[in-house]
Amino acid sequence: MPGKTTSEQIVETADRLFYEKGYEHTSFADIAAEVGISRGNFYHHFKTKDAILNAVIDLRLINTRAMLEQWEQDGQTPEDRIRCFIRILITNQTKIMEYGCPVGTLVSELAKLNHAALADANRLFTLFRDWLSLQFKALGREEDAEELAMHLLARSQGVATLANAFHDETFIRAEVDALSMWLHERAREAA
Amino acid sequence: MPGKTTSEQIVETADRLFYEKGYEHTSFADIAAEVGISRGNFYHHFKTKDAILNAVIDLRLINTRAMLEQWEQDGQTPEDRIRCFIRILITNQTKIMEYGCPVGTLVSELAKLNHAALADANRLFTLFRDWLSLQFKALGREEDAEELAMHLLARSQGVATLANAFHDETFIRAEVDALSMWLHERAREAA
DNA sequence: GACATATTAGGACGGTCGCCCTAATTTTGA
DNA sequence: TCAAAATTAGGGCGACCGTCCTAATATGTC
Repeated sequence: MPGKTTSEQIVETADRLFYEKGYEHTSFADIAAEVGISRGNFYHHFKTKDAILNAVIDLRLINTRAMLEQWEQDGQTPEDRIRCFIRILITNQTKIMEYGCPVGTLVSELAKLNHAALADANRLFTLFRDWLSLQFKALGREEDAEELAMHLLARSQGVATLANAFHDETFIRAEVDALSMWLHERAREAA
Repeated sequence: MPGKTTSEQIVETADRLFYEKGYEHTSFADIAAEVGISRGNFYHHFKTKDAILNAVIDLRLINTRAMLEQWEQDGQTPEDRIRCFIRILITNQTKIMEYGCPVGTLVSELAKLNHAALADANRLFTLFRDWLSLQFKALGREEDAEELAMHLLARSQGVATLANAFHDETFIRAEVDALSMWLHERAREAA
């Protein structure tokens, strides 16, 4: 990774490995090996594994906020913007089928580990929820915006989980289409 | 646990701990301590950790089959029976909010670990899917029974994941109600 | 050029892991 | 009744874990 500091490389590699192998199953040695540094050097940048996890969560929050802002520019209508969210399931299809949803699987794992960073990881979920809620409000669903946001979030999570379990591309397409129709219907009701 | 063999106690304790703490995060020592036996004794019953996992998966398959059969007796119509499935989200509310769905979280973890038992664990999903598919067929939805089954499975997974993340009881109720209405609509269309 | 700081490598620490062995005890059954 | 089998306890093995230390090198900074 050219033009990146060692710390950045560590966090980005940890981000990927935590997603692909899980937090607990990823060791200092794994990350150090992939970055190409010694474990001693590693310790200089991050004192504990928890510190890396926090950095990874912060990075994901930053990247997610950037993505949401991008969608606000891409999508002209709130409906378009929400559709951007739905389409992640297609965009990230391959990775989702292999590793599930990065947010959902991390939160699940941290919940089982009783890990202190669980609350931080959950901010990824609330970030999506609040953004979706905002879009639904802009769509004219002031009353039930948050419920709609939670519903959409849940549907996406479910699709990701089953896509991971069944490796079924057709299923993803069908559910994405159903979600698009559901969204359009909610928009139509509001108008 | 009176009237249970040591092997049974081990498998049942492992079943619970794998659910609550995750497979990897549960050690031989954890299980042995909860059962109240030594690690040496443990080894006599199960040579490897994989063997325990296989036994746990087998137990879950057996328990699930028993539950499905029970539902076939409880529910008089296919719609009633599918509603039994939906209602697990209410029945197991507390545990789901704390640990997520036992099937979904196990499959997710094994997928990340690249564990050989992943295919076996997935049989839990296919068991539910096939049973639901059968019920939808009995409901008169021969054409799209499997899609409906997958859809319902996904919705349940999503609800479980978000219930675990947000600890929101109201959300579960709302989604269960929505699922019930969705089911009723599918039944109505068939009739 | 000299000195402080930042970065790096490599190894060692205590602890826990899954796994395995042996020996004692209990249970079984011919 | 008594030997075989099943069950149990307890300890130990090598490997890996997160963590930490020291020493060497690189990078400024005056």
